[in-house]
Amino acid sequence: MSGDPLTLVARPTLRQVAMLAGVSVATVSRVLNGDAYFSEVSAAKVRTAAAQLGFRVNVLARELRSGASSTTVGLLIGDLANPFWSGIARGVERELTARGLRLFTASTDEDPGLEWTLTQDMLDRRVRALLVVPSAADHGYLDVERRQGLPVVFLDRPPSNVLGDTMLLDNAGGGRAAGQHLLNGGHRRIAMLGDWSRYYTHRERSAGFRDAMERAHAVGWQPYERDNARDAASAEQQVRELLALAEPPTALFTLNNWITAGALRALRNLGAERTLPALVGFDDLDLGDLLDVSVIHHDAEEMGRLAATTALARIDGDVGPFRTVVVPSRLVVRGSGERPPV
Amino acid sequence: MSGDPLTLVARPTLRQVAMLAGVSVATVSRVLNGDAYFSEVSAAKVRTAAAQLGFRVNVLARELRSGASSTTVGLLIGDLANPFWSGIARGVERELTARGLRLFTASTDEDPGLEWTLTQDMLDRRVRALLVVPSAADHGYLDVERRQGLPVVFLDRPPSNVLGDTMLLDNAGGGRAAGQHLLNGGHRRIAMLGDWSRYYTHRERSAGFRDAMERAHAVGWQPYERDNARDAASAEQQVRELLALAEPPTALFTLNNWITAGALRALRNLGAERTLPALVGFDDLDLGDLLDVSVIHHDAEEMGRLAATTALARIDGDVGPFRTVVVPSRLVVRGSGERPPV
DNA sequence: CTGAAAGCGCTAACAG
DNA sequence: CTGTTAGCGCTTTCAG
Repeated sequence: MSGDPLTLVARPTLRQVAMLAGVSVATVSRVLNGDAYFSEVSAAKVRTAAAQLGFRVNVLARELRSGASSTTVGLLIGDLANPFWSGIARGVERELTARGLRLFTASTDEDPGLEWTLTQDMLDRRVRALLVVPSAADHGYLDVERRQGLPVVFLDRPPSNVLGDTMLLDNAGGGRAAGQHLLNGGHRRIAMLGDWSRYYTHRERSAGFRDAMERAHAVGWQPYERDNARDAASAEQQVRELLALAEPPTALFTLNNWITAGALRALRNLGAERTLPALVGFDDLDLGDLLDVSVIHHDAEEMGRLAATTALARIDGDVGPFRTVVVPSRLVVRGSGERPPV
Repeated sequence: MSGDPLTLVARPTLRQVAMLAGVSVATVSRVLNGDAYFSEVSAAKVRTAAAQLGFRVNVLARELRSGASSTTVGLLIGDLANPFWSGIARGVERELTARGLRLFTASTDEDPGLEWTLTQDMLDRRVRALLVVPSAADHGYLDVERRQGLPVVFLDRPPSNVLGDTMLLDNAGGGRAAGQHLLNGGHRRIAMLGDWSRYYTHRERSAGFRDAMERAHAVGWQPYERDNARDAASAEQQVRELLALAEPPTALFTLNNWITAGALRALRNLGAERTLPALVGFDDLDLGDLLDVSVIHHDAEEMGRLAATTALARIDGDVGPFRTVVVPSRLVVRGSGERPPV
């Protein structure tokens, strides 16, 4: 065990290793990087000296010299603590680590101003690629960077005012599947709860749902649309209000995981008193199986992996047209979505 | 909207800005950093030129020149996709961003070898501080770095063979609280499920639990100890076996969130057939309130914040003795832990 | 195979 | 107030 926090010692440099080994810095560099020719004799001397001094290269210096950019990648997501986004981060990380690239993660809180600031900071650090879940209204400023060779990949939502590689979920397909499933179950008074005025994903999901209704010539669901569920608490309140109607909906489609959570909270208090409405939620929940909640499931980590793969391809020189990859979503039946209408 | 992915243009440098503005690089640097004296005349010229070229400093070059280390911090956790660890990451990030420091995140998968590799990589990148959830058996190698001025903070578990700032949960206290609560509920045949052979946290939690039993002179719980629940599936299996005993336990204490999840899965299938055993789990669950599960709750994000704060204090020159901070844990009553013995 | 030397882009004395 | 000049630590020609 060791004690005192402080006995500052300067970090050894290549030059010091060279002196101790009695060779030039060039030789040290060659031996340590193993890329050029060198004799085993000097190699031994260098390795001994390096070990003795506890030498570690300074990657900053290396990357500066090598011109170009670094071996880091920046990821901007809404909030690292949200499982959807941390799933993305994990997927990205998996691909990157395998390639020796390191990941900067930053949460934007969905704030365009913060997103811009953080982006600039990453650019100043010369990230080798940038992965962004866009919140800003305009991403034109990234165009300059791309023109300078920076691969940019957008996740979860398409960017505004720019074209670029984009990884999306199958939002519309999921919404359609949810709508069809509830219709098949015999429901007509189906309430859809979301915040689709703001988000691309919600707009797509609700469009898919509406499409399912229209294809089936379903009527009766329109009065139950609610588009102001901005968090779990407000979603809970909205569901309460819906169920208090003279003719309440017999089914609910909630557009994301926190809205689903709010709806579940509203329903649990009704329990034995009355028949529960059916419920299908977009996004899976952490212990969804234990909650018997039917959902439109998708794989955030896979989306992260795809984004990273795409960025790597661009780094490797892929100059093909921009890709838009859609990650599939699918209905997972667990009970809540299969309750019959009253 | 813009199209073609590629029209490579080199990034402008300070020198180019200087030439365009008709001043020296020193002046450009001074203006852009706003730290030294300069005239408004040259400032205007510089700013115009910089804007025109779309100049952005190269932080790598800046930090190399300024000697010392960078403005990045490294965080090593088990798995970014696990809510406990991503919570820590989020807390760390919150403190750091406020100070203009950027965060490298990396998942070790609890693999000591990978932890070592990733650590070395971060050191080579000259992180300004290192935050680690240790998995390795020996962290002596970090001592060298600390001697060179690197603040290192350990989270969740104490390191081996070194002393250092350490942020821990109140594991023993939580285990004790869980034990007492179940005893107070009248239980005697209490099963404890964990993996405490491997992990510090589990050892502490079980020690706290045992302490509660001993203080109360409780007997009858010992036969129900199980220490091999390495994941949700094996925990589920263990609970099944326990409940199949001639004299099954009337209560369960599960030592972490996945073990709790496994236990819940085992219990749900018993439902109406028989009386359910009481259950208290260490770690909160994402929608714990909806699952009616009583838990020992704690705040991972707070632990991350504390770790970051400590690292920042060290960066700012705090040379006081190493700190060990214990983040409180508390019992949250939600129903599962209050079921009476059969 | 090896050394000398020229920078990567920037900051920080040091003279004006 | 401003320009000149040394490097930060490393890689990479270019000659030996």
